[in-house]
Amino acid sequence: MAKFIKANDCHACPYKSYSLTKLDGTDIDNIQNNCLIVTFKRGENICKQGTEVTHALYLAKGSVKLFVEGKNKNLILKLINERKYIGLQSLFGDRIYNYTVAALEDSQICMINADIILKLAQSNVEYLFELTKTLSESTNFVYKKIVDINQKQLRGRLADILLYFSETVFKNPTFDLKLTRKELAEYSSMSMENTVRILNEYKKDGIIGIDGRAFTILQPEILRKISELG
Amino acid sequence: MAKFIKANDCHACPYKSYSLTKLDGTDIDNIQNNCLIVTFKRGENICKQGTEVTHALYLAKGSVKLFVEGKNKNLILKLINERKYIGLQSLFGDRIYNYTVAALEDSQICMINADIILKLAQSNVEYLFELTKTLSESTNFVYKKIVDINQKQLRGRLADILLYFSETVFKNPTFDLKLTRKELAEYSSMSMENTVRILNEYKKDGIIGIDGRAFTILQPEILRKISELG
DNA sequence: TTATAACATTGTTATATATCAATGATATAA
DNA sequence: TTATATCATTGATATATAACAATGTTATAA
Repeated sequence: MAKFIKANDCHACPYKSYSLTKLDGTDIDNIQNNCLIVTFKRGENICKQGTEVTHALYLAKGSVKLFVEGKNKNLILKLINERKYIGLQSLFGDRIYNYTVAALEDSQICMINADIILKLAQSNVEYLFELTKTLSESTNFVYKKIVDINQKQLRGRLADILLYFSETVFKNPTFDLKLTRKELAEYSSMSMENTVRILNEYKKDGIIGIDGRAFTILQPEILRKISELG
Repeated sequence: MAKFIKANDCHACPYKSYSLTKLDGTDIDNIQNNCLIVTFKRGENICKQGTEVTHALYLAKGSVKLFVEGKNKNLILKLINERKYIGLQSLFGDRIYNYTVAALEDSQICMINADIILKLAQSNVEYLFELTKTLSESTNFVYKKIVDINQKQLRGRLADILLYFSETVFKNPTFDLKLTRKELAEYSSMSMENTVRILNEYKKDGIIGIDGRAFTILQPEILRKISELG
């Protein structure tokens, strides 16, 4: 696995979580003393489905995919960007990961002893409240996702996802996806071949531009119409 | 809508939440003074997708379905039984329901002013911690569900669901489902016709017994095998 | 008691989508 | 530079599933 270093200045860390503002100095010291900063290369697993939760995972820098490993295919449930906690529901829940998280690019994860974080959360209501809000938002996201996947067919689904990337994630009509076609397929719950096919359909129709993994949304209104039609 | 009464003795309520044990007497009084007990008949909506969260919803008695209303079809994400909170993620999250909850049988809901509950949660870490654990478990459940739906095909899905009802929900090989065939289909994310077809396939093969909405699992091992095959 | 609606069942047909297969393009290592 | 693997593309085929249609069954209300 990857290199790790001990955290040495969480107070001044430019990547620190907003939730830390709810903690006082000694609590942050406590985190710092129980935190390893681990660097993962693209493709490396950060946590593995079926294993026990021993640490809270905070993505300081980089981006990761959270996916469920099925028998034949994987399903990517969400992409997580920097300055976000990963998998709080497993920390507060049954303490077993029911998904795998892997780096999409070189990423830095702060691994904080799970018991320490739980104890902290139980002694600081403002901090716990922040974590709970985060967890709630993440749950709401997955609720929306499960529906997208089950209510629309391929073209609508892919249209939605392209709009989501451009408007919500990158906030730019042009964006550089860190996903292979296969990963994009796993995110859309469709076959890789159909993903490619439909992307190129959209390209041929002038709805999007594609250059490798860089996409440009040329006609968002058309995508929105496709999304609405299902 | 349904009849409601004011809560008058939360302390001694036989349906009270475990999380209330974390609150002291005056806090419970506070809940009691801001709680309406509303009775819903089967089919009535308890909260509606797209509307604002004004109350925390606690299912004291009965059972409900939580589902997302799509364009053509609904998707039931989970069934909730008595003595459970409903939709904590909306309370702590963006305060908009992105699903509808409806009663499956006559049910009693405690509706507690949202701001009161949030204030209470923010002043009592043990209570908040219980709610967060509940929320986490519920999130984990939906994670599993999204995968079940997307990784298996009809027969495996339905096998899983029958096993889930008998082993996890009712803890009995015989159980009386409160779902119509259409609702069971919406829970399995498949068409009503195929639901009926496959159920009757299983019946003809002696794997299950069916009498209206009462089911008996006769050969769980076969169901498990079907589930594994996909 | 009959009429009406909701629910359940079964067969048929259409189609969206996965799967299979082959080939091309690009990056990586030897 | 060539070899090798990963990734992307395109076409052809098979099939799981939804959608349609018709009818039977049960509950509910008038």
